[in-house]
Amino acid sequence: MRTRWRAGRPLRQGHCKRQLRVDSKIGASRTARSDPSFPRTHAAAATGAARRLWPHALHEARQIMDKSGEDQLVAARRGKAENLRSRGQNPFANDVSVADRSLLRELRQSFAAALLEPISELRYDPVEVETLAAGREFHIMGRLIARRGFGKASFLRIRDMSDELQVFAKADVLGEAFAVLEDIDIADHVAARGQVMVTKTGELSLQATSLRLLTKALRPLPDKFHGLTDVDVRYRRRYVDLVANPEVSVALRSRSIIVQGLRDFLDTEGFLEVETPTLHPLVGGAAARPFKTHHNALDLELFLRIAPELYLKRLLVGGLERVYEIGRCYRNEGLSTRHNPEFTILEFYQAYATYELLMDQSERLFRHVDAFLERRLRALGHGAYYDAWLLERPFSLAEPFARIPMIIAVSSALRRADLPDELTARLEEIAFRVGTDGKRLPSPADAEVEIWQTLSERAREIDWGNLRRALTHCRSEGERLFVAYEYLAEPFLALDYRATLSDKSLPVFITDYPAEVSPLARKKDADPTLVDRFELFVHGRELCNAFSELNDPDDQAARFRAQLELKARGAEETMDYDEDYVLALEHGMPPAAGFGLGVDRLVMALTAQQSIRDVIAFPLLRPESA
RNA sequence: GGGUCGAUAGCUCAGCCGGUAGAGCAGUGGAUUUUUAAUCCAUUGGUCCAGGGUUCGAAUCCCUGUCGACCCA
Repeated sequence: MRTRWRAGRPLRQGHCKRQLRVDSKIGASRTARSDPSFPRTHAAAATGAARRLWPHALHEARQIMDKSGEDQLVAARRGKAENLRSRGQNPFANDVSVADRSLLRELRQSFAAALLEPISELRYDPVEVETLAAGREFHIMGRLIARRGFGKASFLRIRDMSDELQVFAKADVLGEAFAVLEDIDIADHVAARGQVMVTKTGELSLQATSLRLLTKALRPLPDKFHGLTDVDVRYRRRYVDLVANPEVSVALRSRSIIVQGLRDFLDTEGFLEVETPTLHPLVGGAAARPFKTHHNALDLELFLRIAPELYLKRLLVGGLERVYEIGRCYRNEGLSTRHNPEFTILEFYQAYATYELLMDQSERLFRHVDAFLERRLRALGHGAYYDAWLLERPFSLAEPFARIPMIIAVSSALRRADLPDELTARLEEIAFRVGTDGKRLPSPADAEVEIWQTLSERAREIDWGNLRRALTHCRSEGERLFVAYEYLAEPFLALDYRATLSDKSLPVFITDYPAEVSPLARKKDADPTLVDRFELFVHGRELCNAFSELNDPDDQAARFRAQLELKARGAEETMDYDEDYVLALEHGMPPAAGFGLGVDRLVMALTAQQSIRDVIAFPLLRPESA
């Protein structure tokens, strides 16, 4: 048939065929536009004539021309919806009562006693099920996700929020109602009543005594076996992704559970959940570029918050000794598998605590949330997902986390790379020399760095070029230490700190950050060039940032001034001077420690998802061009 | 921002040296009252991402753009 078209049959034949199809059930299926034997000029001429003579013929011509493959599928479903209407049934009904509805998981659980080994195969003992089912009618609702027609019988797979179940529809049981199957498609929402039975192959099924379409889906679902794999379409049409890829909904459900787990932990520890502004008149609380917005009535430039920190600490001043907030923050940065411009942060602040205490607390928090997740997923019947994720996780929470001061992390990383210890003392020399024209100049360190690069496999993997470039911009010892840590130690944390009980990496607290890169943290009593701070890295990824809070208003004012100097020198990710915050500190903030956690990244880690987009329902995407 | 790869039917994918488009699933018609990605027969469905160029001829080669993935920054 196709080859005949391709061979360029005479137009007349094509027209006849087309004419016939207009009256067929689906309507015109071959389009002028897609028909190679139907030149555009003919279509245009036909349309032009129709416009002048018969407006309704124009409409028809448009209909024929507009039927692409997708339109055909939609048209077929619309046709079925019309069939239902003509029989007095609403294809978008809402007169549904859930009073006697059974969630599929509950239904399945009430027959759990009839499960045969191995349980994973979900085969049931028919005699047991018959006993358990005696006289009980069930009412279920959900989306039809698969069907296998079998003449005067049909196997329907129904999914609701909790589980899936097979519905066995037989003509001799349903009687006339069996005919509704003709107008029901995969993807429709349906309700079914009937008794629970077991099919020949041992599958628990609802033998339908009534079957009703609740909502007609006008568009089909993706391939039943391959699902939807196009990453772009998955994120853009998340509603389809969620139906086609069940693990997506488990990941999003896990996100909700993890957030609940965080709240559960903090509530138990006596924290008060608060909400602070997301519209900020100043940029503060973190080093990041903000989104700008504008308030009309006040004619005020505002920033979407990059962190809630400074507001939460004002509450400490006000006497709320333990507060936390879980909320959205916005940072004007690029997109990657680890970054979404809006993300969820947990911050908590605790009076009369130190960052050391927070390390213990962090470990407890992680284990609490993980156990919470496991418990809730198992209760929901998703234990297999948890087990798979646990295996996939490259890290282990089972052992005490490593605690390494930054300077030690750097020197031990040097040792592991067979690099000389003196390297840390010579960071300033290693930095690129730059001439007045901004171009790189040769430096006596070049030859030496070249030798260092060859000292070991590990030394080769270090990004020397960017290390040296970053060092060039450093203005202090502290910044240099931080850069050295970022390039020499941080990329290798997962490699260097390993669990002893398993072949996994160990989470690492890196402690004692340089004061210059920590404008809100308290200086160490023993060494004022460092601060009482840690970041927690789980398999090399930064998940937490915490410190003993700086509550000396004069020191804080000095740190803000330093930020202004940085900004004046061209730095983009700096904080504004927050006068009111200093004023708050002047009223006395109790000694305290504060903690921040990237919730999205925590969800990624616990659910073994590779991309932050997999744990965000609607990640930011570049708009599709028209 | 740079590099590599990708975009073909509603979905998943083939398409070689340039000769004008294919499969499976879904859909439609038919057979089938215990299927498990059911099976069997028939069949519909295409702006080959967009625009430009080379060519007698482009899904295919070249350029530009759009969107995405991965790696680097």
